[in-house]
Amino acid sequence: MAESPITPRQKDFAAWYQDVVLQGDMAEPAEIVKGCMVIRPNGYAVWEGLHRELDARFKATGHENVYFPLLIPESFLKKEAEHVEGFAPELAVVTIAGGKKLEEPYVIRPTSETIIGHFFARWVQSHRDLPLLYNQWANVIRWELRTRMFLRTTEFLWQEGHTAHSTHAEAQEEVLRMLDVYADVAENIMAMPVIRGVKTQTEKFAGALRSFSIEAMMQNGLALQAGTSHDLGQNFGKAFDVKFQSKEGQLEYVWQTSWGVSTRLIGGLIMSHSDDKGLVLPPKLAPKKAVIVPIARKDEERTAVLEAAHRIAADIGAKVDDREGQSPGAKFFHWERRGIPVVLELGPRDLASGNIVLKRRDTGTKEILPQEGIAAKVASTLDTMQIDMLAAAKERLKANTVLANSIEEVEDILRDVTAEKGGGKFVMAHLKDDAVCDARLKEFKATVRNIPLVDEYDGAGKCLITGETVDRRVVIAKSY
RNA sequence: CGGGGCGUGGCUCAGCUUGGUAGAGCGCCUGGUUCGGGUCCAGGAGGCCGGAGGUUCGAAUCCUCUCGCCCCGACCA
Repeated sequence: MAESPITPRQKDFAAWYQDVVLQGDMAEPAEIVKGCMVIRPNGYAVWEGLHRELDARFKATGHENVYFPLLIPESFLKKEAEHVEGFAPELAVVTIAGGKKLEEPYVIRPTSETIIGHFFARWVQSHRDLPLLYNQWANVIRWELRTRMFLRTTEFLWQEGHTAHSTHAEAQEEVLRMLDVYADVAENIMAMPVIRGVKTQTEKFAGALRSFSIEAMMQNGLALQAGTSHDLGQNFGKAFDVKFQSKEGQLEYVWQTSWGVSTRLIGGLIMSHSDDKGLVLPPKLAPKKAVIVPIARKDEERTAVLEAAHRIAADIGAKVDDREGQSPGAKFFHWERRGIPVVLELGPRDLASGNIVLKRRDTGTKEILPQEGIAAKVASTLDTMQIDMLAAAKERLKANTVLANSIEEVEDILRDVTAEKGGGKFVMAHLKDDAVCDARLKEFKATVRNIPLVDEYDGAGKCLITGETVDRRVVIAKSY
C-alpha cells in the first residue's frame, strides 16, 4: 500500500475515515465483490483482540459456543411476522445449487434467530433443559444499499448470543447482563464510552419485545450503535414451538434473548481515537504495542545501535524496525499511521547517554528516558494511554452533549449535521416512545438513539411533541 | 434502489472534447549516498487504458450494454 496523505477530519470526515482505514492497513474494499471488504492483518488482529475479550466474558457468564448453518430455509424467516418484514429487503437467497433449482430456496443468514429457534424446539422439553446459553461466532450477509468499511458491509463478522429461559424475568436479566458486558468491553478495552439504553419501539429489532443498545459518539458527533441486546419475549418460542413443561406441569413457551456485536466495533474504535496522522489504537487492542526505530549514520554506529535495539526489544517484547534503505523519518510515519501506541527511537546520542526516546501515539509527546527500566516504563505508559484515551473520549462525549427543551431547538442543533461535515451532538430531550415522535425526528434525519437506563439529567418532563409526561430525557442524534 | 462523480503501471492522476497504437509524479527493483520526522543521484522493471459488444482502415478517446468504487438520498449492525 502506497503511503498517501490522509484527508484532515475537518475537511471531510468520511474521506478521513476511509484514508485511515486504508493507510492503517486495516481493510480495503473487496472490489470484485459488491459491498464487501477484505480485512487485512492489522484489522483482523484488532478483531481477534475483541473476540478474545468478549469470548472470555461470555464464558465467564456461563455461555457456550455453538455453530449453526450459514444457509436457512426461506420458510423459516417467514415464521415470525415482524422478523421477515424487517429482514426481507436485505436477504441474499440461494436458488440454485448443484446445478439444479432448489425446491425451497435458502437464505444466507442475516442473523440466526429462526434456525436456532428450530433447534431449540428439539432440545427443550422440560424446565430442567433451561436455560440454554449459547453464543455463535459467525459471518452474516445483509444486502445493504450503502456500505462503508467496518461500519456497514454486505458481509460482516459478529457474534450472536442466543438464550432461552423459563421465565421472562430471567430473560430480562440476561439481556441487561450482556448489555453490561458490551459496555465493559467498549469502555475498558476499546476506551470508547457508551450510553446504555432502550431502543424505541420503531427502532427495535424485528421480532423483539424490546431492544437495548450501547451508543457511542464518533469524533464527528454522530452516534454509532455499537451493540444490541434483545428481549425476544416468547415471539420466537411461539413461531418455532419451543415449549417446555414447567415445575407445575404446564406447557409454556420459552423466553428468549439474543445479543450481538460486530466488526462495526472496529469502525467505532477508529472514529473514536484516530487523528489526522492516521490510526490510533488503545494499547489493549493494539496488535503491536511498541516498535524501536534505530537511527545510525555510519556502519560502526549501526552495529552498536542495532545490537542495543534488539537487546531492549527483547526485554520489552517490541519489534525492531531494522529495514534498510528507509530513513528513520519514513519509519516514524509508517508506524504512526498504523496506530502503534509507542515508538522508541534509539540512536548514537542515546547510546552515548544511556537514554532512549519514547513517543506516545495518542498525545504525540516525546520523552527522553534512561534505557535502564525502560520495559517497566513502556508498560506503565501503555496503561496510562489506555486510561487517558477513555478520559479524552468521555470528555468529547460530554462536550458534545446538549440539552434541548423544544423540538425546534433539537432541529436547529441537528439539521445541518452530516457524516462529512461533522458538528454532531447528542441532544438530550424529553420525548415519548411513540411513532409520532420518531416520525417528527425523521424529518431532519435524526433518531432517538436510546432511552438511557441511567438518568444523568433532570428526571421527568413533558414530551416535546405530545406533551405527555415521560420519566427522563432520551438521546437524540444523527447516526451511522 | 434513485441522483451525481469516477474507473488509464502498485498509488495519485494527465491524455479523451478535435480517434493515429500510452505518459508524469510517487511507490517498487539494483547500485551508491544519506539517516534524531517522508535523504539524494543514477539505472531498471511494470499497463491487452474495469469488462463485453459496436462504429471505423485505425478506439484509452465515439456509441451501446455491463461490472465495480466513492459521494448524496430512501433502508439498515
